Amino acid sequence: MGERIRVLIDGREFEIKKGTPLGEILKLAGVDGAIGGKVGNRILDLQTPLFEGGELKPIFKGDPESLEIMRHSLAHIMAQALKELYGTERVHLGVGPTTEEGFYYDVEVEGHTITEEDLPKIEEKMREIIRRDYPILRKELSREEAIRLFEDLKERYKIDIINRIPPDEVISVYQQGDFVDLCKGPHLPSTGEAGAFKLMSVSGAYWLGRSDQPQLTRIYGIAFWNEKDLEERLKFYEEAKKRDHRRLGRELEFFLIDEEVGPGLVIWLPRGAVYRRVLEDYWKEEHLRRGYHLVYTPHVGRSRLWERSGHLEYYRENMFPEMEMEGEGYFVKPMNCPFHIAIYKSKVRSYKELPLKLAELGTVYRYEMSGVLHGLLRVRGFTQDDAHIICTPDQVDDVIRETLDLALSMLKDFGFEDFRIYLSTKPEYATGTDEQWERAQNALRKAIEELGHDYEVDEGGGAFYGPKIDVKIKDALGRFWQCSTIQFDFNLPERFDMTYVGPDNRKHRPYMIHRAILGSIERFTGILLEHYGGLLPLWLSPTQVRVLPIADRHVEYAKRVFSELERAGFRVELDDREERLGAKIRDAELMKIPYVVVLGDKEVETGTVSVRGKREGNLGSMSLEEFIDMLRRKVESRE
RNA sequence: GCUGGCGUAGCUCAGUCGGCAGAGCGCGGGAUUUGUAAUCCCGUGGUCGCGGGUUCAAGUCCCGCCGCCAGCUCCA
Repeated sequence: MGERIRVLIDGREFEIKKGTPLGEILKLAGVDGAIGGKVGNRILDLQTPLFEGGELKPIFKGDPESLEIMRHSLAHIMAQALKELYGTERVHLGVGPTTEEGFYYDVEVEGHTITEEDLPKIEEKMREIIRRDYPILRKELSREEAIRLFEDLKERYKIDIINRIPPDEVISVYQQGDFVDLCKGPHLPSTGEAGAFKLMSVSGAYWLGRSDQPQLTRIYGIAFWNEKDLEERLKFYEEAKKRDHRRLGRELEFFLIDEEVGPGLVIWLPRGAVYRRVLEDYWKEEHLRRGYHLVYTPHVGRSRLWERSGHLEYYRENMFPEMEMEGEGYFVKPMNCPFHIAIYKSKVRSYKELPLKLAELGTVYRYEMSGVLHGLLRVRGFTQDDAHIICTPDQVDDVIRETLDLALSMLKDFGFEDFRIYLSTKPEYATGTDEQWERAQNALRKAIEELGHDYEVDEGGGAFYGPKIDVKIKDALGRFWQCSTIQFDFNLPERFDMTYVGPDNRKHRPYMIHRAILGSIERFTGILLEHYGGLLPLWLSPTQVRVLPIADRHVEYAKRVFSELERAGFRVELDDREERLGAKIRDAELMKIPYVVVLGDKEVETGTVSVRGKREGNLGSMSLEEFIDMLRRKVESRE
């Protein structure tokens, strides 16, 4: 009784009674209009009593943290709406947290499956509840009271939650009108304060995220303080939809996934194949420049190989099933490592030839559950831009620095500038010695730091066989995608008894690093297509220039321009159909061809070309040489 | 794999209450000789995802399967 705590607000210190609600504290401090406060990392609402001193940052409408409070209340408002629409007894609530842009609630409605058609009705009811402007009241209950309350309400999932709350934790409920929900907050002072929202989708979600538990219906919403922000978000979704690589892949004739061929299996169409060849040629050149050896390995390997590698023990559920031939089992490869190891082991290796860098665009097949397949981004057969680096312990630092540098420089060449780097360290169960882990983790950390990048550490997040660096890239819509991974492996060198002869003329165990830069050709292509909205940089574009004669009499000149461009090394097409110019231009635009040259009487007469860029619009007439120079510059700079 | 939704021409989609399968684009033929995002006319195109069932009659209703979509789960 009478215990006091010190609270710092806007640099001023207040001494107040322990357990005073945050709202009263702010009133005492003369802070007006706040809807909550932040203490440490916790966001609290006005009704929550404060038991610990420290800095208290008031949160006002419009602060980033304020959204969290509001979205949380909207989840309750949605739950209340569901109860009013479908009957309190029939609606059982799971959890209703906030998300990065809104909120969701997992619910079960007896005797009714909620579909997207129900959403407008639910939204309407939510607006009504907002208009009613119920005060949102916080109450603390004893465990027994809480269980009794939610038993009366037939909220079996809530009771499940209560039973999971640690004994020393306070159990609180929030009430608005006659709706009560178990919740630790924070919430708005009243429902009328809620902002603009929209219910987006309905899907299934397991209770507690466990597939042995019942599946509830998850209703997603997004919410912002005002209509403008909400509209912006909705526009983002439209933009993302327009950039969907599955749609672009079909429209631009890049790839095809055919039901009859098989789900998750990608067929590259001629235009996509041209792009892919350019990409792969670039990739190979970059690797050759850095001393990699390019290798090719088979698509299948004997069962005993996968036995030895440990894949059958640890990875089998992700592999296509075994096939048998002449009494011998084979598996389609889910990874390239064992083959690269076979190459390493094909002769006695001296320390003098290390680091040995073996690279391959290796196509692997993995069983992915049918529900997770998604265009090029999640497939069952894909080509990894894979490499294995085998080196001595004291080469580790250099090797990692060089590898990370290669990864970042290649990603930059594709137009990605913004990276997030993650370092994952030793997990609880791990193979390899402490010394190995130490050395490897240091090498990874040093490489990131020397290249001047920030990174996050995922403590204990490494695989059991070694620590790793993951690189995520940020696309044009601000989304992050994981591409590169640089991963130590202390397991396979042991399993395959890989050795090298050191200067001491004795055998030593090398370090092995597994790395991919783009991740996989398929996935990276999906990301690229979405990043550029299908309008790839000139150097990657399947067709770089399309030549458009206006009338028949210009075709001859057009053919000359066409072959000169081709001779200059560009990928060119000639559109000599009997079509109007407008139609030809439109078709080229739709195929997102970077440049068209229009050739009519004027151009034939003056020996010029009239250039129109997909990005730039009509650039007017220029000589063919000028045009070629321009193209060359852009290709070289990978613009 | 799980839950829900969807599946009609190469593509995008319409098809009411169970009653003769449609449009636009594309594709083929013809006319037109064209100046920076769609020229006109004619024609072609279907196992309505697949398999059962109900019915006088099924694109439409029911069941199973396949695929796709959203999410969950999974993701050495």
